[in-house]
Amino acid sequence: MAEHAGVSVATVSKVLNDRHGVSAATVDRVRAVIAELGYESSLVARSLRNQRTNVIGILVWDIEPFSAELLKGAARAIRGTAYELVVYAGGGKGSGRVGWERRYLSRLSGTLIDGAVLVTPTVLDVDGGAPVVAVDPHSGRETVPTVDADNLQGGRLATEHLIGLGHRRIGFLGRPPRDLESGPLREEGYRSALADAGIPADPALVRVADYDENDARNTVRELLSLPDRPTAVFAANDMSAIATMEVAASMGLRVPEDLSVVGFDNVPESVMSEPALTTVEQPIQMMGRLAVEILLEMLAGREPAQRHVRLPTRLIPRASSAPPPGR
Amino acid sequence: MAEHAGVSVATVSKVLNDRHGVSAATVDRVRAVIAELGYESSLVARSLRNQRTNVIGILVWDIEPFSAELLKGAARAIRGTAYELVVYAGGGKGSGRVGWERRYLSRLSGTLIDGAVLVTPTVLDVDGGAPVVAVDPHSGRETVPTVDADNLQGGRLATEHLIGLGHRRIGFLGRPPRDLESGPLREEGYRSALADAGIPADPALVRVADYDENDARNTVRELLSLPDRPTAVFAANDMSAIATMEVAASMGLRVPEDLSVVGFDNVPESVMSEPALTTVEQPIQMMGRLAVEILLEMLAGREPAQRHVRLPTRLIPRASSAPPPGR
DNA sequence: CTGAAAGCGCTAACAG
DNA sequence: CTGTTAGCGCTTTCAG
Repeated sequence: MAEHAGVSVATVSKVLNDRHGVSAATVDRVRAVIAELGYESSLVARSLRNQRTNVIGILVWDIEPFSAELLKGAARAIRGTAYELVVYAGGGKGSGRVGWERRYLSRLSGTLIDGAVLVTPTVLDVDGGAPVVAVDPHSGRETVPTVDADNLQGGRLATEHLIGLGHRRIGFLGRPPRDLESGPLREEGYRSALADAGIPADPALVRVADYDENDARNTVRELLSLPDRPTAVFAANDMSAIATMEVAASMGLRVPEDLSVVGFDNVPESVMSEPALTTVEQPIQMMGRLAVEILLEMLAGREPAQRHVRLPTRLIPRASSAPPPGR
Repeated sequence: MAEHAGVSVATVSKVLNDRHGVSAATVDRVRAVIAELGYESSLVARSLRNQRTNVIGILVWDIEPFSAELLKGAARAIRGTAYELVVYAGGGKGSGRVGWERRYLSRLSGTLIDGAVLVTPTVLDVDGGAPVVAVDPHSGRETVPTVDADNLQGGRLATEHLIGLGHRRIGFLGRPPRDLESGPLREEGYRSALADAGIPADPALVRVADYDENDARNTVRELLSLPDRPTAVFAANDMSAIATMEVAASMGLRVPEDLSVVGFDNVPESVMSEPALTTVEQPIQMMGRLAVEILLEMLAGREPAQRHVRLPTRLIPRASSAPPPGR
């Protein structure tokens, strides 16, 4: 910012921050120059000096469909507030992935951001001064406020839907338990719904595949090749769900006449590739929105109403589920 | 960063930046402390001191479906590079909307980011030192490299599709011309396709509505209430398209038996609300990806292969378009 | 009412 | 090999 207005930096700073003690004439002159040059003070330098920046950080490992969806909700929550949004996607340039949230936070907090939303963090023992909210944390809830989807209820929802249609042999496709907390919870929902309906769980119908297209397809093929194959499948993540639809088609099984399928979306885009798929949907945007709202509460020095929000999922019935053959 | 390791800040800095002139023992000790604390140097302080930050900024007015989609493409382009991504959504806290890109740039460039992608900027006379690429600029291309969708070709595509099905009375729903450059271009595509097919353009069939749900619906109702009403409508933005589907249904018109509809998506989500809609689709992710790739070229000191990229749109045929009644 | 000077966390140049 | 020092752009005392 050159001294186009013929005053000192200090004076400009005062004008920018609406400090009193500057003559009206000077204010006008400086304002004019500012407007003309489209100038704004460097966020970086300012935040190095000041405590507050009025900027909220959303820290993500990467921007993919899930986090992008979440960002929309976060942006909505911030509209009408005095805060600005900075999304930081480090993409793991530094060391490995584990503990990324702590490194990113260390990189941004104290300066640049007043608080942060951590999206799908691996660990939660963050302590750095700034307020933090975690969305969909891998490991359980700790002291940090969290927002997540009710995966247990979601698993139950999918399974009850199929049971309600008359299915009794219902397959389950999950992920290896190490991955996230959400996988086992969906399976537990499946099991508890079966139990409630008095249907014994058949271990042969419960399968696990890695997050890999081929692996998912092979697993589905095995499941559907069983002598007493299931009449319905609850595919508890989008990759499994898509694989199920494809493999069923390739095996000449009609959906839903021969096989009903219910998916569980991590990603809203799944609808585009499989518009017919009945799915359990997570309120991803709402998760982002709530996370920011909680963070704003904390920044305002208030205790948030809830420290751990668990949002219900919703079942969207589409063409891929119907009563079993012979009903 | 406390001096847990019992050395000076300078030494830590050297270790962090892999500078030579530090004993192996010291390096190890410092590294251990860094790893333990999950420390990373403050992006802010570092970027204030250094010229390069290895961070690319994506400057958006707000995060909504269009920009969120674009971010996915940008994130993909950045994977595997040494750059990190910062998305800045100012949301217009400062002054009004016009010229926001210049203010944001002034706020971030020079410090924090090495270069920026401006998403849907209003003006382009940005000059600030850092390299900049504009995506979908409102006003025409200037010196700044740009990436946009070929709205002219898209408008033609939609219209040719309907003509090919046998329609001759094709309505057009657009926006007031002031808004963006893209609106008039879609209309021009519509007109030129009609002209090429030797169909005279009927001014009564060309309507304009603001970006407002009610206004859009009223306009559609007028159009469909015409004595000699169109057998097809090209709704050149998502709001018009959705309004057309709804109003047609409310008027007892079956789509596509009585009326064919083709939309033009600004937003991939439209599919979810109207899965049956035939649409012209913009390659939004690709736009984000290319913008970042061009920026990376510039940052590497190379002249990008193309300074103005215009990507073709694609027609996705769905159930809402069919030959006109009586064919 | 205005300007000069210190210091935010960091890195580069230099001295020890 | 290590520590000390200056200064990045800004805001905030504190003198003029």
